[in-house]
Amino acid sequence: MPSRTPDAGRRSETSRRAIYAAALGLVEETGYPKTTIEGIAARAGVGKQTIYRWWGSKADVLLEAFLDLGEQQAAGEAAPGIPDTGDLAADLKLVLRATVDNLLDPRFDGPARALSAEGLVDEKLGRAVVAKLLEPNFDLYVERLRSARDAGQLRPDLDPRIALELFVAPIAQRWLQRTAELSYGYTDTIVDYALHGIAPR
Amino acid sequence: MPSRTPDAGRRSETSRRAIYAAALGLVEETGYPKTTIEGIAARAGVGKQTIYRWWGSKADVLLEAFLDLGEQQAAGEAAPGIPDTGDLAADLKLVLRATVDNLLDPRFDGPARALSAEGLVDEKLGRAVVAKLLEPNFDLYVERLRSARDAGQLRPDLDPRIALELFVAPIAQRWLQRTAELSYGYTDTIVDYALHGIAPR
Amino acid sequence: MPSRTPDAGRRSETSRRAIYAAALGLVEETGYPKTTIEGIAARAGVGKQTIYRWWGSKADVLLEAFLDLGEQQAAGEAAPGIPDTGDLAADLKLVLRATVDNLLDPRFDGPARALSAEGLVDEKLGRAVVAKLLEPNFDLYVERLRSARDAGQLRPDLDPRIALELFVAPIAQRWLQRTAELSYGYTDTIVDYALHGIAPR
Amino acid sequence: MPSRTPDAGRRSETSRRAIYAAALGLVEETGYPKTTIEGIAARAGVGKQTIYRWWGSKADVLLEAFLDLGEQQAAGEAAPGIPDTGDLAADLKLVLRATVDNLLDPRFDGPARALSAEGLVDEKLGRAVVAKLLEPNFDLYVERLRSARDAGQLRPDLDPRIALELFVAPIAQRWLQRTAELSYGYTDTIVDYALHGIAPR
DNA sequence: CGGTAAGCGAGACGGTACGTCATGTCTTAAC
DNA sequence: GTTAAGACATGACGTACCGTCTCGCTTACCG
Repeated sequence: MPSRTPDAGRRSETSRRAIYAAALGLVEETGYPKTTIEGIAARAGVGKQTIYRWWGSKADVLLEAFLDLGEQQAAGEAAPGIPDTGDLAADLKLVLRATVDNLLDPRFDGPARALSAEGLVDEKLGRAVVAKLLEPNFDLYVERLRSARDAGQLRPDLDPRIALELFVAPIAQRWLQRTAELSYGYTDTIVDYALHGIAPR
Repeated sequence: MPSRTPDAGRRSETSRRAIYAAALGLVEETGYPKTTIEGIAARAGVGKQTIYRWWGSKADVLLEAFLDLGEQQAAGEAAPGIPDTGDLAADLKLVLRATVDNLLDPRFDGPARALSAEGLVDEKLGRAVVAKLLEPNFDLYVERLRSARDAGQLRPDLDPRIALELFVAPIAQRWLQRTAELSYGYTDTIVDYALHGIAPR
Repeated sequence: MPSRTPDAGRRSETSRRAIYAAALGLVEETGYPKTTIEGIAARAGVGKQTIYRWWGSKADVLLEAFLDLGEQQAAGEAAPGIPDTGDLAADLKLVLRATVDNLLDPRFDGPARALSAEGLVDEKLGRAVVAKLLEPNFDLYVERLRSARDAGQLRPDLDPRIALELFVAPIAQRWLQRTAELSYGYTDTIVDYALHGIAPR
Repeated sequence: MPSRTPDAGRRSETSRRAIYAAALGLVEETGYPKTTIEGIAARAGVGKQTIYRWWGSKADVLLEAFLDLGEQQAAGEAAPGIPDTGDLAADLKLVLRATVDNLLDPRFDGPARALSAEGLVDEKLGRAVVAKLLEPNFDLYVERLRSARDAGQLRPDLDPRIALELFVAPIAQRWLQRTAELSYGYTDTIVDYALHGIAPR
């Protein structure tokens, strides 16, 4: 009975961390397409089999490495929610400006872009990326919008899950597809348009 | 400047068309990652060198093939603009419903998704994809929105280039990243929210 | 010195033998120029890299395969020296007749001719061919001639290394360059001329 | 009626000479294997088809070019025969020393070696090389040896066609196969051994 | 506490595709 | 009608990675 699942208890923590570091480093330095499993293994000082034993693909490795990186950074930070000062417009503008800063940081841009790209074409990976990277953020927006709606600051019949896309999708598109420049002025305008509509009042 | 440029006058039209057909066929049947230049050449009955002579990469081939396909289809069709019945909301809902239909057509989805994915990671290709696939469409929205604005149906200070993203980006995100289902109800809602804002009136 | 040398201990004996067989078979069936490394790999059921890992060129492979073939055949045979019955002329005639038989055997002719040809033009290979195919045979002649000289049957000042060429080179030339037919009568004549000179006695 | 043979009358003399020069130059500079028909055409400023129209292979071109070179040099030189001073040994030593000089001249060595190599493996070419390069020389030896025999300086029953190989083949082998160094002392010894035999007198 | 089975680094293996090069055929325009 | 030019289908080149495998080794765990 050839067991298909390796024994996670015996797994080498050192190797795992080295693989994460190697994967992130290579993607940042040489780009995702030129990053190879052989290259990761070599840089991590690890046998190829150790990677194949624990991950299914190059993208899997990178996704985990990237998530780990996120946890690492999030460790010593403030509460993860969207601030609620009562002024929805101001809160959204603040958060979106921070998002822009994040998106333009090459440490984030490289892996996130690569994972997104791979996810477009590989459905399974795409769903994982969405579930682990996007959904948690979306949930924060939903929560904040729902609270604003309940405070009477938004249409009472509003669907927050849809509404959040008005803020998030335009920015994501400019970032991912490079359709135009990202700037604070731009994100502020988006908040304004989305909140009050583009029709005359 | 001893350019390596081949003589386009001598180019074989037959081969070019065969390569387009092979590329589109293979992407549809086996997916983009499994589509190889060798495979395209073989199916097109063409030497590999003929591909390398005229294109720089697999993605380049597919982009041209896809554009050619678009022109082919557009040949016998109506005017390409967004309708202008005077009712902006209705016009937008109509167009966006048609867009959804288009996005869900596997003949379109396969290549367009693959090109988008590659473009995320390959900046040069990405810019080409945006310029040739997205911009022309964006221009139509700009035109329609500007006309509505001039007719007093939109804020007089509106920036149409930004405004169009409220309609287009959410749909693009749902399609590309599979963040949620695309439906007519959804696009109608987007038009509603974007036109009149999510705040109470 | 980070040599690229692979680990010979891990080498696959099976593959090596399959490659030898494929190389010899293809050369015999299709000729050396039409024999390709890809073809050898395919027939041997082996990856190309396995050939490139261990050999530097098609000719290298064939040389080793041919040497291996020689060892295989020599395994169950008599002593490899030139017979010494005391009658030098007879001994030489016998050996040279056997050599002619060997040269005309297509199993030998194909590879040996190909290696010789490649060796003419590729100096490194040429030296290897001479060292591994010719020199060992030459040494046998040197030994036999020296013994005859010490027995007073040859000039006391004779240089055996030069003398052997009188027997060997004419035959080699007829075989390799096809300058004329090889026959027992011919080799007998060569022995006669070389031993006693072409001048009247 | 597609004529198979091109009209030699219209042939471009300029191109032919340019091709000869290019072929010889490339073989000398880069070696025969790296010399390509495309390379010859490019250096000669000639279309590939012009080469394919008049020659059957790279080796054919080189053979003709090399023969042409020989004729060029032979134009302003002395009678081509082997001298006949009455002293056969001296005459042969002289000629063989000159032969050695010739063989070691890189202008000769390059093409001659390449043609010989190709001829070993390509029988048709080999026969042409022998007929055009070797036979004419052999004939000179036959003539000289026959004259010496008729003058009583050689065995009356001697076969000159065989005898000449005692002089020529050893030198050819040392040159082509690099089995040992060529020197005047060596050729003198060969003449001595061949004339008087290696047995004691 | 000594035996054994797992994970591990290493890397050879059969494959597939890469991008390049040369082959020999063909077409075009210029002379 | 030959020529220079060069596009074309073909096919081998040598390289890079893929994912699988086998080798000793070290390192727990268990009997």
